[in-house]
Amino acid sequence: MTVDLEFTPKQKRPAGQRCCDPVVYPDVDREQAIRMAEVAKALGDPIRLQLVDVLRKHAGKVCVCELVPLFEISQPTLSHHLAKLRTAGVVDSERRGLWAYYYVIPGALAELSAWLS
Amino acid sequence: MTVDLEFTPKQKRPAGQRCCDPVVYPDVDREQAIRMAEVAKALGDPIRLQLVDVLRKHAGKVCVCELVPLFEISQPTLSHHLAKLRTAGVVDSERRGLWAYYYVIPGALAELSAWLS
DNA sequence: ACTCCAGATCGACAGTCATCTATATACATA
DNA sequence: TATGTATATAGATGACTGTCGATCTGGAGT
Repeated sequence: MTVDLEFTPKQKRPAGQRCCDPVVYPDVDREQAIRMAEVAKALGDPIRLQLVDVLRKHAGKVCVCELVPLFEISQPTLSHHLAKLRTAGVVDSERRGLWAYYYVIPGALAELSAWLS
Repeated sequence: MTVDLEFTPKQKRPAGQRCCDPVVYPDVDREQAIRMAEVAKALGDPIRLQLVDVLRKHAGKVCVCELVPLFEISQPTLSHHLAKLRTAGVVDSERRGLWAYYYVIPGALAELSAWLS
C-alpha cells in the first residue's frame, strides 16, 4: 500500500527494447493522497456534490430544513450525506435550537483543488 | 434524485421565526453533478489518485509495467484501478505489442477542477 | 509449434455504500 | 406537562468496492 522507493526493474525486457522512459514516481506522497482521496470520495456522489455547491455558494450557514426539500431523498438519507461530508472534513455544523446549520469548512477543498489545477 | 424546482415550504415554522435566508438552489445541475461526481469518485482512492498524479506529470504515455512496481498491490488490482479510471473517463489506454500505455485524457479533470476553484 | 511474458478477466470474499422505514432525541410552544 | 417539530440514529437490504490468486488472451522470441 506504500510507495516502493527501492524499486529496481525485475522483469526482463525483450532484448534491445524498452517499453518507455524510466520510471516516474508520484509527486504526491501517500499521506497527501489519502487526505485528498478522502475529500474526493466525499464529493463522489451527485447529491453530496450539489450539497457542497449550495453550501459553498451561500454566504454563511444553511439550515438543514432548507436543504431537505431540494433533493428527492428522505430526510435521514440527507442527514447521512451531511454526516459523511462532516466525517471527511468538508463541512461542519452548528445547532441553534431546533435547527442545524451546515457550512463548508474554509480551505477544506484547497489541497485537492490545487492538485487538480 | 432530481432537484425539486417547484419547492414551496410546507413545514410550519414556529411563529415569528425563520431558520435562515430563503432557499438557495444548486448552481450545478443534476447532469453536471453526475459527471463531476463520477470523476471525483474515481479519484476517491489513494492509489488511483497517485496513479493519475504519475500519469499527469509524465509527458506522454506510461507503460503499465512501470506502474506495477510503484504500488504494493497485485497486478490484477492495479489493472482494476486503471479500468475504473478509464470507465470514469479520466484515462485512456493504447496497446503497442505486449505493452499497454495509459494517459490522462486531456480536459478530463477540467470541469471538476473549475468547479472546485 | 512451442514457450514466455504483459496485461486483462474471472470468481471469491469481506467490507462499505446509499437508501429506506421506524424510532429516538431534544428543543419549542401552548 | 403534553404535544409537535427538526434532526439524528438504528436496523435492514441490495448493490458496489478493493483485494487477492488463478486463469485467459494475444503478441514475441526461439
